[in-house]
Amino acid sequence: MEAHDNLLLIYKILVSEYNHQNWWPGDSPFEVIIGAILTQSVSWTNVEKAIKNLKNEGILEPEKLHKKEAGEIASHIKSSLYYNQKAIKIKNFVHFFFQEFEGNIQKMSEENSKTLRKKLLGIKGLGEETVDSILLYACDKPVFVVDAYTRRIFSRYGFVKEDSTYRDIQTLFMKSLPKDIRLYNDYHAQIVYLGKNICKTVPRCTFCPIREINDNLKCRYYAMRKTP
DNA sequence: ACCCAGGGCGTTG
DNA sequence: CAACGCCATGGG
Repeated sequence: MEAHDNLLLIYKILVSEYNHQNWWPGDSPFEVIIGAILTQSVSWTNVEKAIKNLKNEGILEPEKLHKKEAGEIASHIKSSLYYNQKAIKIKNFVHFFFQEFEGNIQKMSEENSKTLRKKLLGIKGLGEETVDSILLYACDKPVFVVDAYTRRIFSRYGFVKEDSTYRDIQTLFMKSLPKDIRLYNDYHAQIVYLGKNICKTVPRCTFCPIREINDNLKCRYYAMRKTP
């Protein structure tokens, strides 16, 4: 009911606490895409090493990766966990990238957001979160990214159920927030920061241990609190 | 010596 | 469609 106001309020509090995260800077949109694939279920520090290796090899470019065997790519991204699978995923994406858009990010970004999402989801190895990350952070599409932290944190506040689908959660955020790429971009960054650095240390906390959020919301959502 | 990271797929029941 | 196994490094 009040998600409409509160989701924006929470964001404002997060910004005032932590400032903007300037997320996923990456030297290029293509690098952002590779990062999005590599970061599946692994910490970003592991990914950074893999990206650095690819750069040092001089193969963090569409054409280069297109030519390399998956096996060789894998040997440079070992730190990213599941490296054999991820090498294949990268190959799958790059193949699609040339097939569909001649390896041109600009061309890909001109595609209609909805159809592009559908196409990207057709690539084996790219699921909803990875695809939406690509859409938002590499193609500047106004798409809200949902991840495990989003579900965990906001189900504890009672905004969503723990077993809500990805789309349910995404729709709630996108209906409640102004359609603003910068906002979507930074909100997801704030959530990840929060999840990694704060909620992680209190794994089963019901409320996020930021006082101001609790002060503003606790009274309203206390009744909906789930007892662990 | 554990445990779990910013997932996704294939296989069951 | 849920639940679960699989993938297989590095930091705490």
